[in-house]
Amino acid sequence: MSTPSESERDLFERVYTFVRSIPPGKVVTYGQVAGSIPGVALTARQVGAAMGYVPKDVPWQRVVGANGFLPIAKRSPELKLLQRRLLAGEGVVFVSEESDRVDMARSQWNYVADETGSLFEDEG
DNA sequence: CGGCTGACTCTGG
DNA sequence: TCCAGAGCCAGCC
Repeated sequence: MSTPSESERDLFERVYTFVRSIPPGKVVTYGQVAGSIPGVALTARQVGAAMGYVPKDVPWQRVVGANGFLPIAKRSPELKLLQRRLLAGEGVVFVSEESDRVDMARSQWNYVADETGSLFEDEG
């Protein structure tokens, strides 16, 4: 497994497009991404698969697990550390120095999408 | 068609 | 709070 299959690429691109729209300092969950691709029914697992082949210009660190934990931690402690560092660098707050959970109440991206798939931040 | 595999999520102990 | 188990579903042998 080193490259996404032909059938996956289209779907993955949609996921990447959405992820690129997440503002710095904010995060979304896999399930949130899955439910935010217009016209396509995705599962959180598929989003995870897409993240496995994420291009360099996609802020993958802004996608976290439900509850703010970092699913990559189970597979790669190194990547977990990198993700934590990247997020901290853009101001994302963690529950504690010892914890690897993002403070979702403070950093989760709240948004609304229109029919065209365009996203708008919903800060109140 | 059957079995395996997840950068997931939820529930229960 | 942490850990296991089960459900999930598309994609790939």
